[in-house]
Amino acid sequence: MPISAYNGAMARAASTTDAFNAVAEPRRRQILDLLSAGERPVNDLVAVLGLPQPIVSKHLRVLREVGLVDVRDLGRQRVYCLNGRHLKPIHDWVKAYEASWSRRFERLDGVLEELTDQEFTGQQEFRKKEDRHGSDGD
Amino acid sequence: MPISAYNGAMARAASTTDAFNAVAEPRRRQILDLLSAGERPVNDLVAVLGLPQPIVSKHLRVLREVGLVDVRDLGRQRVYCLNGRHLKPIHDWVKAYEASWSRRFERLDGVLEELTDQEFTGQQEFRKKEDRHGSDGD
DNA sequence: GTGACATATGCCGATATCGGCATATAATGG
DNA sequence: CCATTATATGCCGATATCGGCATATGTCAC
Repeated sequence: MPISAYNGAMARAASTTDAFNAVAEPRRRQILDLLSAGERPVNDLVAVLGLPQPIVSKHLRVLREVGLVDVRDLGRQRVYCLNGRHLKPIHDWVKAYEASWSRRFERLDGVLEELTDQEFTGQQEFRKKEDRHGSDGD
Repeated sequence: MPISAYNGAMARAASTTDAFNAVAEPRRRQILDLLSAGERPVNDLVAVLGLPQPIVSKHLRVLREVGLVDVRDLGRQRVYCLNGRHLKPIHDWVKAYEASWSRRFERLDGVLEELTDQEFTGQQEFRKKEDRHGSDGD
């Protein structure tokens, strides 16, 4: 029995419940980008984005539920502003992979996709399962 | 006419076509995490993750289509390895928001969510739409 | 209060996602 | 060749997502 035992009951994992998902939607990112320049009322976003207002409101709702934006009532307007706090986990996660694109993998950039195991492991010819990942340690 | 003119034809934006989406799935992140320690054949991932093999293969497929992993044939095994290149756009995107959680918003950390516009703009009392985002320029 | 403005919501349909399962494909070993 | 191992795929059903539209809610102006 492996590690996590696999709870095979839910038809789907998470959804729009975390920052990762919220940000997976391009429009939502666009909204955040706009808000990063400063707070804006919905109408402003609607105008700039060129989307129907309900759509924008819905995206804002998702962003809000995830905590990526805060709202403030201003008369009959609702002013949204960025709250980058929940963006940090994402940053922390990707940052751990920084090494994989900066240097060291650089030269493999397109090469890895081209070369076959033939070319790559030409002399070794290992097909016994024992070798499969004998040297994980990078 | 605003900026993007809004193409109101598609029922959905992107999907599993970009790194943002691929990474929005927790299991997929988990797989990448495992692969960041070194390449692994599918079976290994299956064992560690405790998920049914088809599920893992499907997630790997998504990751592959987005370019986040590369595959190598090794006898009857398929060895997957991380390819962090397509993670960089994500990193670049979030990094731009770094300031929003590091300092300056730090002290507002939980406060912002608590205080209402009343408390916050107590003395100003602006409700005319002209002020709504007068000082965007941060 | 009535009406205009600003925004949020609800319902709908199309589509996409994800897991489950069976099965296809491919390579290996006897 | 056949069985086994390793992995990929296809189909299914449940559910979630997203846009479109109408409409509810709330606020301000008159």
